[in-house]
Amino acid sequence: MADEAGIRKKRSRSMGVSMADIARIANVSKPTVSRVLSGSPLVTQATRDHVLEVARAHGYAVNRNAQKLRQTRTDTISVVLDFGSHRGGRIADPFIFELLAGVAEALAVRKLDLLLSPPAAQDERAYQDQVNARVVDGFIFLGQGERDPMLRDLARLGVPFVVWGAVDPSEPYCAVGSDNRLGGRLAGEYFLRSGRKDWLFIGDTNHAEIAMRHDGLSEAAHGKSVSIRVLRTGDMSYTSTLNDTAAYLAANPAPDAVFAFSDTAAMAVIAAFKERGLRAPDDFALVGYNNIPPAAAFTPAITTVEQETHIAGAILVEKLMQKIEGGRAASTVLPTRLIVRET
Amino acid sequence: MADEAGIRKKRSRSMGVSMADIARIANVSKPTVSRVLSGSPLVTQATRDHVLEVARAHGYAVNRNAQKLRQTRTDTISVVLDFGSHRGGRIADPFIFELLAGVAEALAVRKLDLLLSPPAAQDERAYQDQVNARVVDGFIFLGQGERDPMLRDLARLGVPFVVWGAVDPSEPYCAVGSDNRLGGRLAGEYFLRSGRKDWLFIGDTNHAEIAMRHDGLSEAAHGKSVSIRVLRTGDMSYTSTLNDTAAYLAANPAPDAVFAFSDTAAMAVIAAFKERGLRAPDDFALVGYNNIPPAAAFTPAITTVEQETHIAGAILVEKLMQKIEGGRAASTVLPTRLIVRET
DNA sequence: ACGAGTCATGAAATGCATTTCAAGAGCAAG
DNA sequence: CTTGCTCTTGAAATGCATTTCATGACTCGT
Repeated sequence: MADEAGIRKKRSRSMGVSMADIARIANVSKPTVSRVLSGSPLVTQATRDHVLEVARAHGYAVNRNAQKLRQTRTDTISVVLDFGSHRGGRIADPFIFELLAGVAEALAVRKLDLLLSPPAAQDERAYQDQVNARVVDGFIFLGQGERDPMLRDLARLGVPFVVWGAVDPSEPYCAVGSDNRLGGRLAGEYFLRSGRKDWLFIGDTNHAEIAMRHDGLSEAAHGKSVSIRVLRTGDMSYTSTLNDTAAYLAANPAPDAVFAFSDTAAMAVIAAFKERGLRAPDDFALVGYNNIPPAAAFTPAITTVEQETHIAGAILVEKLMQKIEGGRAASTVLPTRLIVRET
Repeated sequence: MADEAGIRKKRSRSMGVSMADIARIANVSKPTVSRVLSGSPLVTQATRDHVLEVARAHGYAVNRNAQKLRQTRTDTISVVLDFGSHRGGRIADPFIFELLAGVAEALAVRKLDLLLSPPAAQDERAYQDQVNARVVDGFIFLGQGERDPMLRDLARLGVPFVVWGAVDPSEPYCAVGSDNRLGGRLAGEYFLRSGRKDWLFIGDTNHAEIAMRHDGLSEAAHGKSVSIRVLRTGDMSYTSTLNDTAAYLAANPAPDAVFAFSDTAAMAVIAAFKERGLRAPDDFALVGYNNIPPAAAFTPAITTVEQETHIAGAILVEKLMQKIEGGRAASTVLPTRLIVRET
């Protein structure tokens, strides 16, 4: 009773139990409580048990903000992912999701928190501020998108980050990704093998990754009598790709080969061509990207370029930690291969 | 020169610029800097400009940990999502991704940070600790999975949270979701209309949502001479569903109607049946769930139950904020309808 | 039994920003 | 020329945990 009243009075407005409270109740000092809770070996087993008991009984948990304020690390990583914002225009691609899952897993293993953030406008200062403000220790960008120049500036500011995307050795930052140029070349060679001459590249070449795939495709076409057209879609969503492709087919002659920026996009392509009575592989060859599970089950089964994403998360996190600890981290190109199926 | 040396000395080991530093350099007091940076109207325009100038010049950003320590709010929400952990067994379903995107967007609008967390073992205390430790203000669970009893306990502890999943008015917590029972019934009625008698329900009925769909399906079958079998898949991934369904078909007679727990699963079902030479809708009817974009483009186009996810994020966030502010929040059932396509 | 060395523990300083509360400046009304 | 009021600003207290540094207790070798 008196006890309860005392506590209520003590808590007054803040209503929180602090380390000082636990220390007082357990008849020890704050440092001792701190040591117990951080697993320091400098306390007697008896003291440890007693303090833990009291802490548990009062539902006490160390205030992480005070903790982070004192220590300098935040143990939090920001994962920057652009969902897009308009209905249907969202990037709900299983591929990116899997990438995110891999990163989440790798961070969890290291007991790091994952702050999922929309991209902060094209402003490197905004990211630097996040580090200065001790919100996060560093960033993982999933897809460099069109922010390549910004990333260069960000690297110059010394902000720790890594990127999933196009690997360009001339860039001053660490990137991990598949060999996009090779991916493009493999698609092109596949088209050549099946005698296609009129290729359509679907994807936004403002994105570094996509641009490299286009380069690879062109490389394969070099010296052959092949034409390459480009359809730049509005955004990376299934719906936009479907609409844009349908509109394109309504206004232009149909190509006999299509290289799409993702398997999801490839599905949209199949749907758009189907509307006009065109089917793969009879009327056109089609190569997607990423090798998401349903691509194999689709009718027709989609030929695609595989990226080794299952290890990407762990690699990204490892490199980022190197950066955060002040080291250097080299970019890495992951294995890339063509998986030939029906299209 | 002397200036630089001074700064370097001042920074000593911590290497950070603090509000005190800015105050000193700008010749004002800490409170004034604080007021400027928080947009308080109690400062002269001249002072404001000057302080902002100094802060910008020194790349200063308010230490968020100190800030959160002082204020009581964290302005951070934890989104709990189970990715699964084994390769291929990850939940990379576009549907959940879209749900996540919606939540992320809604949180961004309110300037709240999103902490993406794997589920903390079946332990309500772990979540309560997160709130006590001022890590987050509350939780959004994406899918209640099998943790229903835990959620009940968590609600009892007074921890603010909302759930995407099955809505059960008898539960003591706030849930938002589609009308799963109705979804199940609609599928059943669709099967009846097309004269199917031997139904297979695919999904893990330990999950509250899935269980309700099964109930709805049974409801439709009530009084009719129809049999319902259940295939419980290992996890919710495409790959597992494919394998489990294939194994099931190898050991059991094929049903003439299948109700799958997701469109992604439905795709796996189509693939598994195809291996045995069976096709929808000739050999069996098939209803999926979620109406993800590619479901319409699939061959055959998948009949499915639509959930109104595009508003789910905003609703979840709004209800959670009500809870955090100490109010009550009623569960909500979102519109649900059957979209009949080829299967 | 004494100086040396361990070991457990506590007092006080520290990290950084916000929030009363009070005081000084400036101005209008009487 | 006061009195009283509004505005702007600063000093000090506060929120909470970690980290030296110091102290007291106790063990060990001789």
